[in-house]
Amino acid sequence: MQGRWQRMIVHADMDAFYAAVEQLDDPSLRGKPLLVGPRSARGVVLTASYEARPYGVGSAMPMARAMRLCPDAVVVPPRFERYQTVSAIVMDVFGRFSPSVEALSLDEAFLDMTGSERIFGAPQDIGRRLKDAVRDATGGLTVSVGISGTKYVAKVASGHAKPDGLTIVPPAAARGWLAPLPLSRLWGAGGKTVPRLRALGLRTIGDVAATDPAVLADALGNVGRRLHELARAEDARVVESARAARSIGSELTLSVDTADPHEIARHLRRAADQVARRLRRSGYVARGVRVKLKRHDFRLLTRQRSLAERSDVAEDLYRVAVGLLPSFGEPLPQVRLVGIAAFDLVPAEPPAQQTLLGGPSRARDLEVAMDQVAQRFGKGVLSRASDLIRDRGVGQGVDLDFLRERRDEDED
DNA sequence: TCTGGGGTCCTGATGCTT
DNA sequence: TCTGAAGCATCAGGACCC
Repeated sequence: MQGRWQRMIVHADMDAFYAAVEQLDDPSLRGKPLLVGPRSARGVVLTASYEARPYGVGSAMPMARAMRLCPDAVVVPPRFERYQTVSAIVMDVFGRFSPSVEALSLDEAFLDMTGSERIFGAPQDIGRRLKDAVRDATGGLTVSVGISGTKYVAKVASGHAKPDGLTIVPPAAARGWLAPLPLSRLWGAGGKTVPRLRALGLRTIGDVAATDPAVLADALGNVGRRLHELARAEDARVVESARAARSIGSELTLSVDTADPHEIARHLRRAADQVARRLRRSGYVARGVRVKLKRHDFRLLTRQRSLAERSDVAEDLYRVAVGLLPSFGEPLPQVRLVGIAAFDLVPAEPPAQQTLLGGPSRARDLEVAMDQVAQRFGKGVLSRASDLIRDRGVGQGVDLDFLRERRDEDED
């Protein structure tokens, strides 16, 4: 029997989450190869169901290629709001097991379960109870669970026996357990770093652990030192339950490349609308705006600027963003992607206080009104509403009946 | 085969302040 | 007043993750 663990970290990772939710909601999809992702020509697979994976299909693969490999696959466009709803249920379950839950994305989280053996039993029991609770709460979704003494080992463990796995790695055994695993399982080593490790003659995580850290640092800088620690199962990072957002962004890959400044500005406008709405919804204001353009040859270009005043107003974000365009060169390069990110986020003042401090801008009033219109009439109408308000000039107000008609057109 | 959208973190260059 | 160094902030880009 293993002694009490100094730290017990659980990593829970939902299996093929988006695809599993689709199969849960639509029984006719169960047992079939399923790809969740946009049907657009330039789209990639977000999630492939386990039925599709034997065909060699996986996440981030271009949709066109996935369809060639698995022609019988059903393609379903993503429904992020639904995934968010299910994610909230799952995170709620995690919260019943530990007050310290760190969500990494919609479908995975760390739980600090240190000292909870008395309540929930041995690690094996904790894992089983967690899996059962998720299955019961969601109506049948499975989660893979890894349990160890550090975040990194717990994470590798959860991926070790997917789907529906449960892998326990006692801290004392962690380094030996990691040793035979391939370099690709090192968290933080990807398509650039793994080949550089190989060039040093390394093949496994154990090889990295046995290498002089000075050699790794020489080749990879700080990354090398960090990978050396991870390979030795040394990872002091704690589970952080309340992590503040650092940036909020929106970007879109265009169906056709363009260098037309008006076209690019139009996409910046759409992205600014989106980002501002999400800032308001999450209660942040931004102090800076970054514009991102991806050239036709995939080179990524970014330009950023601080805002004169912190803001969650699309007008403000857009004005700064469009002002940055000339710094990308004149004429603009042919681009395939346009995006905006708001950064340096700080919590917004409560609205009442903002009014006292000098009043919210007229543009903000309108944007908030548009949020409400969207809530009342559904999403499709929002872009129409933005256009309409702009056509008429800011301050003309919103004609709800007219918007209703426009929405009906939208839905046809 | 032809590469998404949402992020985080890190690094090197540069410019400002003391 | 000029100069250089140190420290810090900002910016652009790269790598990575899901």
